[in-house]
Order: sequence, then C-alpha cells, then structure tokens
Amino acid sequence: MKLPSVYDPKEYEDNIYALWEGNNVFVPRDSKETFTVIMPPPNANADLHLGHAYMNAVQDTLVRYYRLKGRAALYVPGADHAGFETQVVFEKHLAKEGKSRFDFSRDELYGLVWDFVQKNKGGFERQLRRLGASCDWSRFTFTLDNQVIETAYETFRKMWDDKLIYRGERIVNFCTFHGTSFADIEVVYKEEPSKLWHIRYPIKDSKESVVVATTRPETMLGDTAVAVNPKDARYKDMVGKTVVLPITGREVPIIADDYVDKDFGSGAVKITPAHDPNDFDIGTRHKLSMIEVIDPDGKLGQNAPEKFRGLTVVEARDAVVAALEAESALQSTEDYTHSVGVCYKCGTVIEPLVRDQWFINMKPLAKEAIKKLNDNKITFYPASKKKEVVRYLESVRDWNISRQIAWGIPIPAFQNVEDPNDWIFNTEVKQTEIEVDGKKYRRDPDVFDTWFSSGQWPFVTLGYPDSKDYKHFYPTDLMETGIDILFQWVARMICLGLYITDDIPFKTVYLHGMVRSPDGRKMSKSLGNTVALEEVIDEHGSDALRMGILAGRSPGYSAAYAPMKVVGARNFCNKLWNVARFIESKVGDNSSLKPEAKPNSSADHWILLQLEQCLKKVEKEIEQYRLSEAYETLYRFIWDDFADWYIEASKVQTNESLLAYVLETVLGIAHPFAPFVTETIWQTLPWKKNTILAASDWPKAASGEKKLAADFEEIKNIVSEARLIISQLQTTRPQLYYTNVPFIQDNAELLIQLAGLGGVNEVRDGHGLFLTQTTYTCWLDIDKETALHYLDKLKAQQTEQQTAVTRFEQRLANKSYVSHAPKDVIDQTRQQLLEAQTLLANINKQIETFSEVARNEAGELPD
RNA sequence: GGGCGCUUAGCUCAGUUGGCUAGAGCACCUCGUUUACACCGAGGGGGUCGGGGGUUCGAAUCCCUCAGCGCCCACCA
Repeated sequence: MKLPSVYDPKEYEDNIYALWEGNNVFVPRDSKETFTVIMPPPNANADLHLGHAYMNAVQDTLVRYYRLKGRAALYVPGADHAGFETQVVFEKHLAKEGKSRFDFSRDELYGLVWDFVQKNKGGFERQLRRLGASCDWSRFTFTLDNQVIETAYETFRKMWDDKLIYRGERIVNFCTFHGTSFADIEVVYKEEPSKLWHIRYPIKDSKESVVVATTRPETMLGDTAVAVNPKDARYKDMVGKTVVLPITGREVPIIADDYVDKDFGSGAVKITPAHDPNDFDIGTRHKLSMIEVIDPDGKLGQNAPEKFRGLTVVEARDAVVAALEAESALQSTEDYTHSVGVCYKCGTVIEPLVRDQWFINMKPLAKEAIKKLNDNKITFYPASKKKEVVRYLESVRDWNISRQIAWGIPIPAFQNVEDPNDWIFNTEVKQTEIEVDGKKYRRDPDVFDTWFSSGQWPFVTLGYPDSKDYKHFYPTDLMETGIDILFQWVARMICLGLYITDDIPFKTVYLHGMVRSPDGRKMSKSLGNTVALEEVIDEHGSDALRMGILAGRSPGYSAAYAPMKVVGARNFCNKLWNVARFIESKVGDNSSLKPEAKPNSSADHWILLQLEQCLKKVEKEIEQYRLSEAYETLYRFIWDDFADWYIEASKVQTNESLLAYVLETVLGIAHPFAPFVTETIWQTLPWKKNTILAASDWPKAASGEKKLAADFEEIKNIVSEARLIISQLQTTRPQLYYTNVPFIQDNAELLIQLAGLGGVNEVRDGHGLFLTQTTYTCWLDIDKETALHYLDKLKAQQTEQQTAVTRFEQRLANKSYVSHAPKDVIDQTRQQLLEAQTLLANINKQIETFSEVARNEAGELPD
C-alpha cells in the first residue's frame, strides 16, 4: 500500500506485463465488433529500435483503446525472416570466418542461415513485451511458418493458372556483390560525377562516321546497333547503313527509333540490349541480338575480346577508353553528373543484366487496387499518400519476384532438364529433382522476393481461407507501418489482398514517419548516432518512451527523436503516480469505499465537468487518429486540472469517493497511453482488488453542473490574480477584502490556502489593490507604496485589454462579419467583448486610484 | 524532369472543414523545504507562424509567387 514517492518503472513493468499475459488479457474478447491490427513483423534476428517504439506506440495505444471500448481487439505479432537482409548479415559473419557464400550450395547455405538465425535471434520478443505491446502471442506468426509458405505457394499457383506469372529473360537490376537481382523499386539512385565519352563509330565502306555519347564505354563491346530518331534530318540517309565498331570490328546496323532524343548529345545512341533497360526494349523491338559482355560477378566475360576478360567493369572502362584512344576513335570527353543505381545494402553499382526470372504481371492487379482506392475504400493517414499509391500503381512495372539468394521461400517451380521451356508448378521443394510423367525436372534454385510472401501478410496471419479468425477479423482495421515501405509493402498488400481474398486487406492505413537521430540525420549504425531502445526504457520507463515519442508527431512526417519529450512524459508518469499516492493516502485501506461521482463543492462540479470534457475529447481524437493531440489533452487534464487545482482544493475540502472516482476514471483514459503505470496504480486500489485495468471497460462520463463549476472558475480567477500580485510585489500573506459575497465567505479557507492569503474579510468598503480579473468586488490589502510597483503591470494589462476591446468592437461593427459569420461565432465575440469591457473597466478604475496616490506622493515626498 | 512535403518560441515539434489574446515539452528568469510529487509548486519572459502579394468580415490555416530545406518517382544514352 505504501508507495514510494518516485515512480520507478523498472520495479513494476515486467511484472505488470506478466500479469496481463498470464491472464490472457490480449486474447480478443468475445464481441462482434472487432479491431484488428496486424503488426508489421520485425526482423527476427535484429533488435528493435526507436522506429519500432513509435510503431508500437501508435498501434498499441489504438488497440488498447478499442479493447477497453469493448471491441474484440486483436493485435497479431510476428517476425520476419527478412530474406536478403539476413543473408547479408550472415555473409558478413561468414567473411569473418574467412568463408563466403560460394563455399556452399544454396541448400547448405539455407541450413546454415537457419541455424544462425536460431542462435542469433534478436531480442525483439522481449523488447516488444517491454514496449507493452498488447499483442496476442498465441497467434504469433513467423514468415517461414508452413502456413505462410503454403499460402504463398497457393497464390503463386493461382497466378500461374491465371497467367499472371511468367518466366522470361528480362533486364533485371543485379547486385554483382551480393549476386542477386532486385525489383525496380528496391534500387537506390545516387548522383555521381562521371564523364560523357563521345565515341566515333565509322560507317562501313565510307569515310563518314557517327558519334555516340556514353557514360559506359565498356558496354560498347556488347553494342548491337546504333539508333537515331527517325525524324532526325542529319541521320536520314544513314539509317540502314552499317557501322564498324572500334576494337571489336563487329558490324552493326543503324536503326531508327522514336526513343532517341534528337537534342541530346549527337542524336545517335549506341545500343547495348544486354546491359541497359532502354536498349533492351529497343533491342526487342528491332529484334537485335544480345551480347552479354558483363557476367553476374561484375567482370567481363567470354563474349568480350580476350584482353578485357576478367576485368571489372571499372577496369574495363579505363581499358576500353585507352583502346579507343589508341584507335583514335575517341572524339571527346566531358565531365558529366548522372545518377546511378546502387544496391541499397552495399552501395555496389547495380548492373542491368539479362536474366531468366519469374515476373508478376502487375497491371491487372493494380487495376483492381486503383479502383478500390479511388472509391475511398481505404482511408490513409496522411491522406495525401493515397494519391501517391494510385500514381505508383498506374505506372507500375512487372514485378521480378526471383531472388538468387538462399534465405527465403524456395520457388515451387521445376524445369524439364530436356526442355528449358517446360516449367511445372510443384511444391516438393525439398527435392532438387523430381520425376513427373517419366520426365526429369530440376528445381529453380531461386527463392521468392520476401515482399511476395509478406505482401500476403494480413490474410496469411489470420489463417486464410478457412479459419475462424479469418472470417471474424478480416479485413483488418488498421495497417500501421513506415512511410518508407509504402510501395514495397502497402501497395502490394492491397493488390495481393484483393486478388486472393476479393476484399481489401485493411480499412485504414496509418503511415508513420521515420524517427531520426537527435542530430536530425537518419539514425544509422555507421553514423554512430543511434539511440538504443532498451537503454531509454531502462532510464525512463516504457510509458515515458511511448508518450514521449508520440508527443508532437504527425503521420507521415519524419522528426528527430527528442529525448526531452521522453523526460517530459516520464515526469508525467510520476505526476500521475503521486496523484494516486495522495488519493490513496486520503482513502486509506478502506476497501468498503465506493468511488462515486457525487459532487458536493463547486470544485467537485468543476472537476467532473473537466473530466467529462477530457474523456470526450480524448475519445474523439483517438478515433480520428490524432494521438499526439489526445495525449496532450490527457496531459493537460491530469496535470493542470486534476493535480494543480483539484488536488490542491481537496486539501481543504476532501470528497474521498469523488477523488477515487476521478482517479479510476482517469486511469482508464490514460491506460492506452501509459499502460504500465496506470495498471501498476490500479493494482494498488483497494476497491479494484482482483481486477485488471487492461481488461476493464472504458470509463463512462459523469458530469458536473455548469453553474456550480463556474463558481470554481471564479475562485481560480481570484487565486490567480492574488498569486500574481503577491509574486510581483514580493509580499506575503495579504488579507483579502470583499463586499457582501456569501460565495467568497463559503470558500474563504480554499482561497486562503490556494492563494496564500493571510485571511479573508468582509468589509463595507475595501482598500488596497482592487482585483481586476474577477467580477466580484475584492481587494488585496497591500499598502499603497508597495502597490505602486504594480502600476506598470496594470498598464500593460490595460493596453492588452484595450486592444482586445477594440478588436471585438471593430469586429462587431463590421456589417459583413455580422451577416457572414456563423451565429455562435458572433455570440462568442459579443461575450468576449463584454468580458473584456468589464476587465478593462476594473483596470481603469484601479489605475485611476493609483494616479491619485502617485500625485499625492509626488506632492508629499520631498525626494 | 515530374510529384509531394517542410519552413511556427533558444531547441524538438503540435496546431481537422479559415473563427478565443497561436500552443506543448525541454531550456531560461524570479520566488518557494505549503508532507502527493524538486521527475515539484507559484509567477514570469520569449514567436509580426520563411519573404512578398492575393482571396475573405476574418488567414499559421486557402490561392499565387520568391527563397531555403527535405523526401519520393522517373532516368536522355
């Protein structure tokens, strides 16, 4: 019962989480109304970071709110095998042992990574618990669970049958360091200074030549044409002629294609279909041959002239330029900045290579998704992101889902060893070879792009197609994830969800921005500016982190991590803690006490009214996904209204059952934001024995009477002004005089305590400083000489109030305003004017008095 | 090249369809050992909401424009 004066989260948080988990609080209750959130699965072998803290803050706050609201709230946790990411980590680990992925077959590698992941499992589960994630662990899903793989295979098969999947030789983005291809949207572009080389290609049997410009001279070894714009007069006669390539002496045609921009460079373009996506398209259109001179290892291969073989692309570039110079084929060189695609993991320049891979024809999927989006079936926060998704989908390209890595879901496709065009779907992926109808088939060694399976996450995790969960909880209510994977994940989930389930996967998308480092830059290990999640929790507590990171953030916007906001939130937890301590000291161990909303005093009415307003405002703000504002509303109520005014008032007039009522109500409202400290306090309430706050019901609003509550507002006014005067004049405990106001006499003790007065006395005519901020007639007993120092303050108040009066008067004198503005706004202005006029009159009266005093004193005093 | 966003107090940031004297946390100044809390209390200072123009009775909020910053998409060799 005796609580320490400072809330120490470490003492309670683990036990509180265990209490929830042990009592199955996170298993959805039985209700038709659901609230489903599928957690974006964190990487299984990494630790969580502050971005996850933010993610959880948003998700868990909402889930806890709707759980209290009585909905069947389901929060599904999971973990991601993070295919490529994890393999990269594993390869670094291999490198430390002096090994590389080339020492193993893909199947061996898969086994090694599996063991590695088991051993190096990240702390994400512990960390999610520490964050207070109220997820249902019994529904935990790993992205390599059988259910996930089977569903992915089923989807693949369906797409295969629907002819949405095809296998083909296409230009893919290839990282020569990691040895795998990527989807287009995974490539990162970087501006880089380079050169533009102008090369002269002689025309066969002629003295003429064409000049082509390139940033990649080494690819000329694989050129199979030169292209010009068909409308380009300069080259009109050259189309159809043959060019003799320098170095190789190969003869290639000059072709015409609209793709070529007349105004860029010389207007003639070298065409290397095997190593440039645009050239590939031209090559396809013109049925050009493809000569692959760069191998997947990033070195020049068999198709390159012998002296270049084995050189890296960069080495080959220099060598080719030198060779061109030697042949006098290099016309000029200029500095040139262009953007190059790089691997987002290692920064290696992405080579466009021709590979035989699996692709998804995205157009039909995108079409359905766009339709739903345009019909506003999915609400986005921030709203503007919906348009971005639509625009992305409108120009979406086919999706390469093959990855040449070990760590992933094997592609369930086998190729006839006799007939390369004969592919069959088969899920016997444990076999590398199978026999069907007497024919031998070999498994595609590739695995799926991780996003292919995770794109199905919302229905996979719910046990599509037959489970109860799927029927009850799908479509989900909220997809809350990072803005950085809007296209990679959100857009694809919509496409795949619609395709498989014929329904949207989620009704709302909330995109959070990145949590940047306090220095404003991106948080990264290499910059050394990361902030460790668990250290923050250790230092300030989980609730503090949650609220501190929620505070002042809006969706979609990346903002720096502000440690002082966590400190602010930590202080807030302590404030709540001490409010509880105070109340429990008043209530004692009295377990027969019944918390009741039975107001006696005006303060009681006032706090009930404030509480009701707080409750309604928080509800509204949460339901509109304005969590930062909801937090602030709660903070203001607890700190300003409840602690600073009502608790202070309670020291004079105590209403125990009302104190208990306000406390338990506010714990309910605060619980989604500060689950640990609210539950910790709840567990100490004698009248709540054997109940759990996290599993309770959202509080209902009682209300106070406005008229009586207004009396307390008047007390606040008197107290505030008295405090100001006392503080400004550095006086102590002056007397308060008033004329015939029973209300003040009734609350004399309250006024004395709150304002620090010497006493409260009824008089016929007061003296001293006349109070200007209340409609009652009161004075503070301050001697005139001391009071003179207050004149400046009063004059400032006068100016301020005069400005206000003028503003309101002008506004009301404006005919347009009176006829255009809504009635309640006008009424409000009238009210404001009245108040301002009253206060101004008070101030003027006071200043008048002062002026007399000042004159007298000037006359009386010699100096 | 296209699109989107940002610029509000010393710092980090809120501010829904335009409508109280523009807010918070932290920092700052003064006072305070009043037993819930110094992770505190009381009081205070600090912003012409990036510049300019416009619409409106009224603009941080809507429109135009300029400047600076950031992100995304495209990739003309």
